[in-house]
Amino acid sequence: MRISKLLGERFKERAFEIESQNLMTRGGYMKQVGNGIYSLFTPATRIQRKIERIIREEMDNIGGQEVLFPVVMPASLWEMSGRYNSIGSELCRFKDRSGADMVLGMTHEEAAVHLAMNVAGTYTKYPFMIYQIQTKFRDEPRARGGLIRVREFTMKDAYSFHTSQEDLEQYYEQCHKAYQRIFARVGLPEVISVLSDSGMMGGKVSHEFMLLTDIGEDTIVMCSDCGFKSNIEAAECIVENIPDDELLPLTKVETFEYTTIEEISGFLKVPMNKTCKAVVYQRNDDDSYIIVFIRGDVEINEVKLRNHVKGQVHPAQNVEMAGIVAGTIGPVGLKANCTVLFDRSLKGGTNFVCGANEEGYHYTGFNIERDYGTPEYIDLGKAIEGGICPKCKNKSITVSNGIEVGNIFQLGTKYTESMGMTYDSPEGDRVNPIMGCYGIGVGRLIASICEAKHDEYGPIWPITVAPWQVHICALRSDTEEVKAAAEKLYAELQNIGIEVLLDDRQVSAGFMFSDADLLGVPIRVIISPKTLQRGVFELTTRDKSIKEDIEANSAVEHIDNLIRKLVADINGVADSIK
RNA sequence: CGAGGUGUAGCGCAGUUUGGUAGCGCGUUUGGUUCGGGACCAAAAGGUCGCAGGUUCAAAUCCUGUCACCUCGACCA
Repeated sequence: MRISKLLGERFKERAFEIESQNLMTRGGYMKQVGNGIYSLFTPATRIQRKIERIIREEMDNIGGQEVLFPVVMPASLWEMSGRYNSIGSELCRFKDRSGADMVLGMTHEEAAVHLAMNVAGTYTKYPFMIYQIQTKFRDEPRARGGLIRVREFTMKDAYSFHTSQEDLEQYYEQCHKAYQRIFARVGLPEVISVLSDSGMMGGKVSHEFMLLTDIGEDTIVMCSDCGFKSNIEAAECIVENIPDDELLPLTKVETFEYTTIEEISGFLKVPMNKTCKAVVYQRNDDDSYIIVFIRGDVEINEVKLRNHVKGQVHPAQNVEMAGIVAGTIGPVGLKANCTVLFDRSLKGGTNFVCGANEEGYHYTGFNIERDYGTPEYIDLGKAIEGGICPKCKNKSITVSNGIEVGNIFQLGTKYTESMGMTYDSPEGDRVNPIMGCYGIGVGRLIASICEAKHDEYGPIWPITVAPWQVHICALRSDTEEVKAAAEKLYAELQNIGIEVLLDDRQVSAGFMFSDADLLGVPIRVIISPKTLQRGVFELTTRDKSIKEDIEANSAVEHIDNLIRKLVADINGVADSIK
């Protein structure tokens, strides 16, 4: 490819907060079409194609069969699984010309079961895995961050079908390893897998693959002692309460206009972990109220709350209507008609400060068993920094941010049962197959690589995914010698299958180098009147680890060897995965 | 869905308060000089001012409606 013909404008100005979005916009990789909807230019599609190729190889390697599901599906298919009604407005619904309800695919469990159900009716077909790489549309309420969180995106999704839980678990492990290999091969061996909540997908065991970075929208809990890792949504919250020797009497104190835990804690000079706060939610279906009492320094994990009350909830709007005094809610003397839950973070604690259900007053010396009774303690909190690890029980929990680039689920029979998919077992019974499903966000992975591998000038694409392998900068290509040498090298490299980008424009050196930095090609060859005088080309790598002169007449061989070495370095990491 | 903001040339913006010839920078085109980290000189092209309606002799500017995008929140495999 010649840059003089390459579409996509590169420019200097910073445009966004998130660096991958910034660099990929500045580098002419993509162009926004609408909110959370992008077109990709050639540099991006070339990266995407390479990532897809790696994914295909690894999926095929664990027995996958590539298929293709439709983007548009009739609503009736989604009614079979019950998700047409259970999923909110992120599922894009519309009518076709005959008035039939249709949906845009946001995930393809229904399509996978539909595809397999009439062609896998006997146990001899099992196990099998089908996968596709295709466009998904999720009408996210708020897209942001360039390709990290979009509404339309390319995803690899795979679905496996099994005749026993043991077989699913064994395949799940294989897929886990294939995922690690994929991330290593695209240059992100640092991606980790964490336990996750399975949410709307159903099923029990699931993992998410996370790239740890401050801009990540997911929160990850890790144990620095035993290696326990989990999405905070799925992590048990265990905190320590050291009881005081003496139980203080329950005493009402005036707290004036102070209502938040920070204010009360500061005013009464009590640490946050000696306070009991109330958080009010409402159920989405009937607007009934739920009050959760939780230790002041612990946040509510809404995923756990939803799971506990078996329904959608949202933070309460008009608390006064329920007979609650906002800001001074406490368990003692609470006269509200609503569900009251106690988080486990309060268990074993003594002498808490809590609201007195009266404007301007709180209690000190609140002891739950003595002053309220013994509630059922439920785990509804978010794990906190320094909390207790659910696995090794040490106080070594750390909290970080991460981008979810992939996930794997043990689905069970949720879809095969609801959609009536069965196979004949050796005993002649009709049985629902057990499913697993496995996703990777391809576009998000591109942005994640950029996020993890860049400097102040642009992306540093790993050679396995780089849009081109070699970038030739022909400085002063108005001189015949430079032009001839650059064209010769360009042709010779392409003749042996190397992907080359040739900057054949007559622009200043600085302009060329800046564009080259933004395009992030791993190997750069500079040809100029100066280098030609010495019979050499200058070779540098985008990561700045190599800067050397190479003999012009052996340049092709030299470059070919370097590419092989760079590829081998990355694949070596993937091959070392056990 | 809630709060705030912005729509004017390919990109970034001024002009709107107080209605009266459509502006600036970058980029683009042409010619020339330069040229190893975003060069310089000269000339030129390029806009139904988001859209619809209204007020007015006259609307980018005032009024009404509407759409899109951005930020924060809610939400989210």
